[in-house]
Amino acid sequence: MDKRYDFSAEAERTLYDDWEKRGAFQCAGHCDGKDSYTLMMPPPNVTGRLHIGHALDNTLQDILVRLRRQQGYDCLWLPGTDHAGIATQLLVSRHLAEQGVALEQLSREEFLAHTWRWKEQYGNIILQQLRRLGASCDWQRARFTMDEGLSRAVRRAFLTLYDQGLIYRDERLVNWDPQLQTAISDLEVRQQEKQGQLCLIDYPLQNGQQEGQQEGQGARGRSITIATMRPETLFGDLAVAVHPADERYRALQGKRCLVPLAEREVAIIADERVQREQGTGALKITPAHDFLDFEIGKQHGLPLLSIFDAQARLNDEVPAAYRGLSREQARARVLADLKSRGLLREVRMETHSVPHGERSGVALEPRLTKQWFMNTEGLARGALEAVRKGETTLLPQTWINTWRQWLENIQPWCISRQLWWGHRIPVWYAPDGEQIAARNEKEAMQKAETKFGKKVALVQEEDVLDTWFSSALWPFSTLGWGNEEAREADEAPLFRRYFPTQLLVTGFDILFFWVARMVMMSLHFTKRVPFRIVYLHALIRDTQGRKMSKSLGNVVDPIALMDRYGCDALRFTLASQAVPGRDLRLSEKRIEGNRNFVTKLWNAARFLEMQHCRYDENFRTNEVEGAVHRWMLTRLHKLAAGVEEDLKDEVCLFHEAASKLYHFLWGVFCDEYLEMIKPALGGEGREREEARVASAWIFYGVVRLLHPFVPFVTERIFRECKVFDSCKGRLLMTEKTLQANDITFGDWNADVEEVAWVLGLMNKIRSWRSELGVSPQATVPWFGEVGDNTKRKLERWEDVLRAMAGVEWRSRYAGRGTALTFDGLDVDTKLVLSEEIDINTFKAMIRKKMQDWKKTKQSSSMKLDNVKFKNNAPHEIWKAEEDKLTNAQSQIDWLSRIEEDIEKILKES
RNA sequence: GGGUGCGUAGCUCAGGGGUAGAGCGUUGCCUUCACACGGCAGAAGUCGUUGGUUCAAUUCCAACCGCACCCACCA
Repeated sequence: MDKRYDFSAEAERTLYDDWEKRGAFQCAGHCDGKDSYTLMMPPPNVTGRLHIGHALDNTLQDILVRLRRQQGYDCLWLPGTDHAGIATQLLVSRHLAEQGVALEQLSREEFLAHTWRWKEQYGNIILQQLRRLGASCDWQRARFTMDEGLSRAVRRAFLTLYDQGLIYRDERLVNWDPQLQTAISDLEVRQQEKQGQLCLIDYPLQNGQQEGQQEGQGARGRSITIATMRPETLFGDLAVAVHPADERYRALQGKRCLVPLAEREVAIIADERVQREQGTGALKITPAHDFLDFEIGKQHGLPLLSIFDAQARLNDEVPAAYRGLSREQARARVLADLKSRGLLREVRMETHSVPHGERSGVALEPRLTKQWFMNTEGLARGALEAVRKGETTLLPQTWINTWRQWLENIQPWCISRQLWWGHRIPVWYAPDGEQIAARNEKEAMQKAETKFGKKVALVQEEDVLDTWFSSALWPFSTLGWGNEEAREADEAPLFRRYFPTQLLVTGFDILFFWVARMVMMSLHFTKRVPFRIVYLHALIRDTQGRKMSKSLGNVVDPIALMDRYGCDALRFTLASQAVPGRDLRLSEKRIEGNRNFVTKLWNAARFLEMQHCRYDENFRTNEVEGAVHRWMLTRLHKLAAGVEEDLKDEVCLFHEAASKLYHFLWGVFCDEYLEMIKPALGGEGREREEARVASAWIFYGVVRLLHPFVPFVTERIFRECKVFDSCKGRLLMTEKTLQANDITFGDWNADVEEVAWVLGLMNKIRSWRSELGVSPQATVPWFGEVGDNTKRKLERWEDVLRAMAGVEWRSRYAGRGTALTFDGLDVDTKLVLSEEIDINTFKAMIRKKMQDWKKTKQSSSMKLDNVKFKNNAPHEIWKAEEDKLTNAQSQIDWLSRIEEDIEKILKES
């Protein structure tokens, strides 16, 4: 083995290629006697580059899927990419613009051809990056949401929902992105806090009415004052509304006022949705440009008047002077004109939240357009029920509230987008506007012919579907559902074998966008939940706890981190930080620490190799004789059981498993076990043989348990370390994992306790040596009167104690030096310390310890004297407290004996 | 307005009704033949505040103070 572990990209790549070449990632594809286990990778955008969130997501999935394979499941981890309508179209447009091609010059077909070419060329970068991360997905099954098969599934789903009346076309207000010039769904809206001008504007009353002079704020003299943050929309005003019970405006209800600049006379209507305390209590109603106004207008039979074009510029419905102005320009002009007419009562700055497009970042405009909607109410009920009944479990379970809240208040989903890149809506229009939904043009023609009794010209809908529509089908569309036009979907062999999936791992930020919709669609089309468990991991923040964003420039590049520390270090860090329900801050220091952990593992392997430890599959744990090995096997048993439990689908405590493994390998295996067997390894005979073979067997177990977390270094060790020579040609990743019941026991309690005793004794001695400043090189003689039992134990551990604590047991001692009573545990002995020790420092130290123990003794006896404690506390607790007191007393006694020794020494000198 | 989570060592964070834990940092000692990306030993915490439940609260409950986040609304 190399002295230093090489975690370079090239070295890791060699291992990865070998796994892939040997088909270790592939599922069987059919029933092979094993249980199946399916994970669907949340498909990253084709435009994507691996960011740290992907790294977390896929590391966790990879850990699980590697472990399940080692546990003997036939695993399918299906990767793929999402066509990402808006993102991709934007990117390709920009790409084309750089080459001097304007979007307007291209036909739809030409643009799509460009985009497909772009996708072939650049769309797979993220998949390469996932390989770097060690993701062991089945690349042969990789899918893209616009693959032919998936597109068929999309059409099938659409047509079914259309026939069921759940998808329909409607003219309503939608969130319109004036830059992208498409509708977007409610979920793609981001509220942004902005400073804005709240404008109080007088709308003059008509017909010389004089009422409403009561309150100064509201109606004053010959006008009614409305408040608005959007004065430029007044051209679309078709009413003014007040609350029916509002005393200030009671007399004005049913009267009319004039919308200034627009010079339109409108009614003052009463509606309970008007809030009296907001603004002036009088609300201008612009039905085509505000969601609340739309509702109020509908109820009062007001017409709809759109005053903006697709780019949110004022259109021909407004007076000529304002036409073509942007929202911002119009606002300034309107305010100036109102002011000059004396109708602008007041302008004050206020913060309010303004809806912005998630992608474009520009302020959105509610806009009246014809769009396609999906009624999700009934489907949402199913999704609610599935989670309530536990068919699907959300982890951490706290998400159930959020889940319920959203699904109970679900709104129709706007599924059409005015884009080119995506699944074109499979609906054709006849000349009279009649809709014909069909799988393809040919079928549409036939349907039309049947319907109209003759051939008619058809035009396909221009819009495409929201990207999330196809993502919502991902768990089953990827498995062949809907692919075979003529036959039942359930006959698709992959679907039958691998659906439903076991687990979905994703970030909580797409709980509604994606997870909820997958559950809804899956229940609707397959009558089954798409996954049993949804593990929602947290967000990764920077070291200051801020969200990572391009604008802040605090985005961490996982590839760079892997270059610096190796993939395993990054993976282990992510896993050990993955605490459910809590955001994690990524610190490079921690990655560095885990790089060290990887190195430690490598060095442990080197050590075993040098000591001629060799794995032998004929080794039987229950035949082991050495106490250290028995103790170690007991610990290993506990570790295997613990890790298995932590990584159950319904548990998913990655951080717990990682921490157990970390401390086992470093703190127990290296620091305690290897140190303790060093004397045996350096010796000879049966003991040495057992140490060689037992340690190798144990190490093999540890390496397998670690593999899902740190696949590269473990595979490399398995392949290169001579310890595993007997496994030549095999892959660690396909070895069966170590399970707790692989370790069979004898009655080892006495040995286990004895090793714990030795370790405790050693720690005590080391601690005293260090505090007293005894040179680490000095071997301290140690002698005394002990019982036979203790004597046997001390003799048995003589070598270990010498090596690890630097003490040498003598049954008699007559040499020089200061002899001190040492009975930290149950060993009543004298420890000979060198003369250089400063006796006064020592004395002070003893006094301090004495005080601490006295304090403990006091608090313990107080507790024990409490009758209520005795009556109510469980017996074990009571007993433990009593032991604590006894121990404190014996420590005190011991320290007093040392004090006596010290006094004697001081007297002698 | 509705909801969720978080205040634990200098920093980043685990934990959880009965001796307070880790990593990093820090102090002392050790370049001993796996590893200085190391070893050994140590220092360091009123577990946000105040009440309540309990024999026992850092842990459970309530209120409060701070800090995030999600949904809705915003004239």
